[in-house]
Amino acid sequence: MAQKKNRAGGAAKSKNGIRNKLFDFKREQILEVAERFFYHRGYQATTVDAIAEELGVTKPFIYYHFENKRAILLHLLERTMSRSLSVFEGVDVEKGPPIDILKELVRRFVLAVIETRVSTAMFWRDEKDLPISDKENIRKMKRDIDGGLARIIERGIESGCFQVNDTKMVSICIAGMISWIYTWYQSDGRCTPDEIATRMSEYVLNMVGAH
Amino acid sequence: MAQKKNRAGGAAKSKNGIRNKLFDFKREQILEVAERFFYHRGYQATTVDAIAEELGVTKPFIYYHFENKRAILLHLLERTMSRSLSVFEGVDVEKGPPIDILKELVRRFVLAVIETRVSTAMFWRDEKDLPISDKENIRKMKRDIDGGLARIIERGIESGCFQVNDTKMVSICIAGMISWIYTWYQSDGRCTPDEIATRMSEYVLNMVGAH
DNA sequence: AGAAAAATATACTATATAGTATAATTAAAT
DNA sequence: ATTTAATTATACTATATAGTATATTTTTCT
Repeated sequence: MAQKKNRAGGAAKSKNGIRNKLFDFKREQILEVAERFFYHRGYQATTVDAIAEELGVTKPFIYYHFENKRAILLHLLERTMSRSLSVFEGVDVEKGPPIDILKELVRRFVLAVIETRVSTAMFWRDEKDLPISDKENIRKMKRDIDGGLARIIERGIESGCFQVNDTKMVSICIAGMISWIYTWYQSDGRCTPDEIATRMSEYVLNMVGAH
Repeated sequence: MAQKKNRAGGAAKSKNGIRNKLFDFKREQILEVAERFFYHRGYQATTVDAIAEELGVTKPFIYYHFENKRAILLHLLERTMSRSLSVFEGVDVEKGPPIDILKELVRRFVLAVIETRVSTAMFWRDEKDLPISDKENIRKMKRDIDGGLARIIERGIESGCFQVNDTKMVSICIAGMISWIYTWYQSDGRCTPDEIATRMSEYVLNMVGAH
């Protein structure tokens, strides 16, 4: 009946606190190295052996902590997903002055993209290596963001403070311009994340003809 | 002395017109299939055997026409590169009314991205599989485009018809929003390339505070 | 301390696939 | 027609690497 020989599947359960914390810690270490390697070399080009070597362990160590290579990628991307989804947390696009809401959404979105840029890059590059369900999940999230932007822009138009054609397209443009950050942002660059967020908010308000 | 056994390197030379045309035609056929496959499955995941099978030939047929797998990718991307560089052809950013020039540049850039979206997607995904020199080439092209946009926007600010902070960042944002098209454009979508170009021109002019 | 369980390593398998040596075929040239 | 060169296929090599069976070490529990 093919007993499981590793703990890869099981996340830390209630008892054995120290053990499980150690286990989780090791998983984190693996994820940290994997993220670096996947980002710089790409998923396919990163061998499990290379990750193990960087950690000073051997391959079965990895397979004891993760079911397989793909599971590592999945964990990384799921983390990002939930972070990005948090952009709308506590913001109600149906209420409040459209200008302020849009400004706040852009701001949060920019900061989220910068925070998760490594995973974002991995997603757009290594999407093909994901199971369909996960691809769908992530794409749905993108649509949610586009939709949220579109809704607030519509409200702005109705209330007369925005003036722009084709809310759907303008939303996609805004989302694109922000997502694009992952291709050029560098932590040692000219601007801080906060400055970038501020600038982009201005640009977006210009774009929708805010006044 | 390891004689070359295939014609992979040599493009069609002067004489033997029919032969060379046939040779080039077959190369085109290979490129066409490779582009489809690289785009849908990714470069790494596409096997040379699969390309051969789709064409109803065998692997050595491919290797007779191309040095190796990477050379196929290179050919596809080089084509795109030169197409994208043509965006600035016949447009002098130093002369003429900034509004018209910017509108025209955005328009051309949008159409170029749509035309070359397949290769563009491949580039951002399979960049890692390119030799450094080619990566540099393509990135230089991107910088040229950003630079051209920045220049015309600066002129617009000087002459008082644009009003916006940080020309460099606004240029990158514009380029990003346009480049992003490759992630969502579908030939059977709601808008024609021309409509998209028109809309985006408006958005960009709004963004830089044109009046 | 000694037994049992958990964690890690050694050494292997299995497979996929880029690339090639060589043979067979087709077309061109004399 | 026969020879030569160009083209394509058959059948192979070489290698990389995901994943695993098994042994060894370390930790935990009594």
